[in-house]
Amino acid sequence: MQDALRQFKADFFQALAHPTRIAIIEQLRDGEVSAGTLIERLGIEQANASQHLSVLRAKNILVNRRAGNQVYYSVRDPLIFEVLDIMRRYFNTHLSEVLATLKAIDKAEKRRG
Amino acid sequence: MQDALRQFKADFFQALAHPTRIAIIEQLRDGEVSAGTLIERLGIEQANASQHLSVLRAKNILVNRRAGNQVYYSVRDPLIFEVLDIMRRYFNTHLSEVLATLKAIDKAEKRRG
DNA sequence: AATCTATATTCGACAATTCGAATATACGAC
DNA sequence: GTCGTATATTCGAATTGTCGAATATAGATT
Repeated sequence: MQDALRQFKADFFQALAHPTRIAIIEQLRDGEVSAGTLIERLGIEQANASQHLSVLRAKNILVNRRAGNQVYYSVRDPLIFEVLDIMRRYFNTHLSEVLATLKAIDKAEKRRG
Repeated sequence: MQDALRQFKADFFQALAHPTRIAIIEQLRDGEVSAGTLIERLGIEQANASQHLSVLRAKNILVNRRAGNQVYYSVRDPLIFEVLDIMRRYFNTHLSEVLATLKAIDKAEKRRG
C-alpha cells in the first residue's frame, strides 16, 4: 500500500514533468480553456498538444467537456496550483544561486576562450 | 524567464518522478541519513541507490556531507516537504476514486482469469 | 450523405531513463 | 603502502517519453 501510494505520487509528478504540460496547467488557472485556444496560446503543434493533454487526462489532472466540436479542458482539483505556487517560491529562493552558477560557468568559458 | 521557470519546475518534477526517489526524500524528513542506511531501509541495490541520489543531487534537491567513509544526505530546502504534504492532501481527497479504480481493475482481471 | 472544422490517435524515429553488473574512487585501519 | 568498507561512476540492454507526419473520429453545416 505504501508502495502503491509512492507509485501514484511518482506517476503524478511524471505527468507534471514537462514544460509544455506545466504551461497548459498555468493556462487553466482562471478556468476552462478549449484545446484550440491552448494550441494557439502556446504556439505548439496540434498533435503534440493533444498528446500532452492526453497524458494529463490519463492521470486525472485535467477533465474535459465537449461543446459542439470543441473540447474544453479544466483542472480537476485547484490544489495543483498550490503545488505550482510553492515551486515558484522554491525557485525564487534559489534563483540567486542558480544565476551565480550560470555566471561562473560563463566566466570560466570566456577565460578559456 | 517564464520559460526558464517552467523548465525549472518540469526538471524538479522529473526528479521526483520515481517511487524510489520519493521514498528517499521521505526518509530524510527528520534529518540527514547516510547512503548505507537508505540502502538498508529501502532494500535496493547499492548502485541503483547511488544513481537515484545522484539525480536528486544534480537538481540540488539533496545535499551531502562526508564523514569518514560514509556520506550523509539531507534535503536542501524543507519547502519540498510542503510540496509532498500538499500531494498527500491531494491523494487523500481523491483516494476513494483511486481505490475504486484499482478495485475495478482487479475485478476485471479476475473475471478474465 | 458530403464536407468542413476541431480534436484524438497511430506510427516511426530519436532521445532519455532505468536497471544490474562491473569497475572506480575515497577514506580508514592496519 | 595495502587491504577493507562505503559510495560513485561507467557500460550496455531494455523500457519509456517525445516529436511531427499521417490518419482517424466526432460533431456541425450544408
